[in-house]
Amino acid sequence: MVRRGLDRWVTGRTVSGVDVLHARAVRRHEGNIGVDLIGEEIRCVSRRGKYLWMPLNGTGTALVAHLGMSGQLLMQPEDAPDEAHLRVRLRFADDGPQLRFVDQRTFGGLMVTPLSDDDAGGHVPDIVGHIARDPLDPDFDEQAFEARLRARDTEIKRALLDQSLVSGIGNIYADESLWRAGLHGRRRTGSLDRAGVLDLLGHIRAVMTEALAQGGTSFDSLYVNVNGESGYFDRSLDAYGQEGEPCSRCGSIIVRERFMNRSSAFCPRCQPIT
DNA sequence: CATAGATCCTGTATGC
DNA sequence: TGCATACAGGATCTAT
Repeated sequence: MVRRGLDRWVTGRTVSGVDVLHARAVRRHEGNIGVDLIGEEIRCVSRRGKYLWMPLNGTGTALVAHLGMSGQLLMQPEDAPDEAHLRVRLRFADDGPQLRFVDQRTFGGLMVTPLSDDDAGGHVPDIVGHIARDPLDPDFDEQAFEARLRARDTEIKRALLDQSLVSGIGNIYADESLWRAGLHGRRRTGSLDRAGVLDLLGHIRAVMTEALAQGGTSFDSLYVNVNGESGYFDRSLDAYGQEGEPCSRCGSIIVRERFMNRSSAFCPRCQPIT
């Protein structure tokens, strides 16, 4: 949705100025990002996982944006006041609306990197090459996912959060999907059979689809709060953030534990560890 | 190479 | 009231 909204606004426009208001908002970038952007025309807008990128006409490079958890790309008129956490501003030669990268926590950032061929014959930025497709992507390879997941020797939740295996699943979606599947996040990947993985994948897709349908992160919504909360999370959470509450399936009290430096919520009865 | 754990960052919530 | 601390999390970085 962010991608589509942006596509409509920036494709075909030529960058004429770049203001970097926060140095850390430009990542993995040598030199001045403005040098790489000014004078270049944006050809389109693409996406994979939480990365968005805009190929620059004829350069073999792209402007890449990672939104982190609080990042936003906004189109704003020239005279709109700076946002509190405005990090980078792109001006265009037509003096039309500016593209603004706004990010409270600066977990996200912008960069310009070369484009390389990917497995499907498309072009992706070098730093996006290792990011797997998300389960709703038409090119998502279900068989490969199932095989790679089961081949790993680690915990299921850790695998779900690994972007090189599958993208689009954050801590919240992971907890919700695992609850629905009746799997504990610390279950070993190797203990799942093929059907178990496909069942889990079905729940992941359902959670993502429902979240999207209820708003997700829309280009038009000015603000998604720092917990990533939107209407979806207020109504439909069964595990995440529900510690101390009864499980909506069996009534047992939802438990929370630390995992990978973040919290994991699960039902001790519905999601046995073995 | 694969896996595990630490780390980045700042607004908000909680405790004393 | 005010200060200190904990917490939130996507992805990378470092260590094993």
